[in-house]
Amino acid sequence: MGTRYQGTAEEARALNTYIKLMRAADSVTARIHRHLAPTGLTLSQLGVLDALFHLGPLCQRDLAQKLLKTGGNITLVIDNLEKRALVKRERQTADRRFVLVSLTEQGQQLFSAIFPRHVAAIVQEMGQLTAAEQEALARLCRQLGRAECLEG
Amino acid sequence: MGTRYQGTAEEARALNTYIKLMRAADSVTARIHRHLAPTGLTLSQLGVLDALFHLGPLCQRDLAQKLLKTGGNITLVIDNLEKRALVKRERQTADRRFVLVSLTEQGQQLFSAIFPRHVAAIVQEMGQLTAAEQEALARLCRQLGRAECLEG
DNA sequence: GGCCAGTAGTTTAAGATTAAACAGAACCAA
DNA sequence: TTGGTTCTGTTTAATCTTAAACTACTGGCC
Repeated sequence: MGTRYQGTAEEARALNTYIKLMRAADSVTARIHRHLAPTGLTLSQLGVLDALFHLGPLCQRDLAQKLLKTGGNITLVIDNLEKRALVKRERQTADRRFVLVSLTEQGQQLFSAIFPRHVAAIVQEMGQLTAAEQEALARLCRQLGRAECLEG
Repeated sequence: MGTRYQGTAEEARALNTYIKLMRAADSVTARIHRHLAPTGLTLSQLGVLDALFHLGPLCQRDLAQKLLKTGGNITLVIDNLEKRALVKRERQTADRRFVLVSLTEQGQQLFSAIFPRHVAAIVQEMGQLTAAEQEALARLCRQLGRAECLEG
C-alpha cells in the first residue's frame, strides 16, 4: 500500500515497514498453507492441534488466548476439527461453563505425521535468512507485537 | 505455535522466528483494523482504495497482483465497494475481457479523509521501533517475502 | 433463597479468503 | 475459418474471522 505516498520521512518509513511486514507474513502464510493443503487441514486447525499437542488439553478460552482469536472463531474451528474426529469436547463438571478440548487418538496420529513436514516447510522458508538475521527478525517482531490482548 | 518443540537448533530458531513474525503481523493488523472500524471499511477494501488512489484506475487482475489476493477475492471486494458507490467498474472495449476499476468522487473523498488517520495509526504502531530498527525490519521482511506470485 | 454481575460458549450476520469449475473473449495456427 | 489455448473475470463451496447478541452457569450479596 501507499508506495507512492509523499509524507514526512517518519511516515514514509513507518508505511514502508508496515507494507513489508504484511507482505512477508502473507507470502510465508500462503506458501506454508500450500504445503499443508494435501492434508486437508487449514492453518487455524493446525494451530489448535499444535497447542493441544504441545500444551495438553485446554479450554476454549485458553485456546483463543494462545491463538489470538475470538471465542466465536474457536467455536467454529473446534466444530470443524470435531467433525473429522481429530479433537473432542468435554464439558467440565466442576464448573459447567468450561469445555475441555483434547486430541483424539486420530488427532494425535495425524498431527505427529504432519508436524515434521510443517517444521521442514518453515525451516525452508526461513532459509532465506541467516541464523543471525532470523534472530534479529524475531526480536524486532516481538517488540512490535507486544502482548495487548486481542479482545481487550 | 510449537513453543515447546524440541528439535535441532536450526528448527527451533526457524519456528521461533515464524511464530514471532505471525504474531506481530496479527497484532498490528488487529489494531490497525480497529482504528478503521468506525469508517465501516475493511482492511481489504482500504487496500483497494489505496491502490486506486495512488496508482490510478486498474483492472482486477492488476489489483489482485498488487494485493497478493486471488481473482475471486478481488471480485467480491470490488462488489462490496461498488455497493457503497466508492468504486466503479468499466468493461474495456478494446479487450472486452478487462474490467477497469476506478474511484468514484465519493471514493476519492472518503479515502482522502481516512488516509491521514490510517497513516497516523501505522506511525504509532511502528513507534515501538527506532528508525534504524524499522529499516532493519523492512529489509528482513523484504528478503523473506521475495516475490513468488501467489497464484503461480 | 433470590437477585446480579461476571464468565464461557454459542449463534448470527457480514465480510474475507481460497481453490476449483466455469463463461466469455482474444489469439494463434493449420 | 475452425479448433485449441490462454486469459479475465465470475461463481460456488468451504472455511475463517470478527463483533455483537444471546444462553447457561458461577459466585457474591442481601
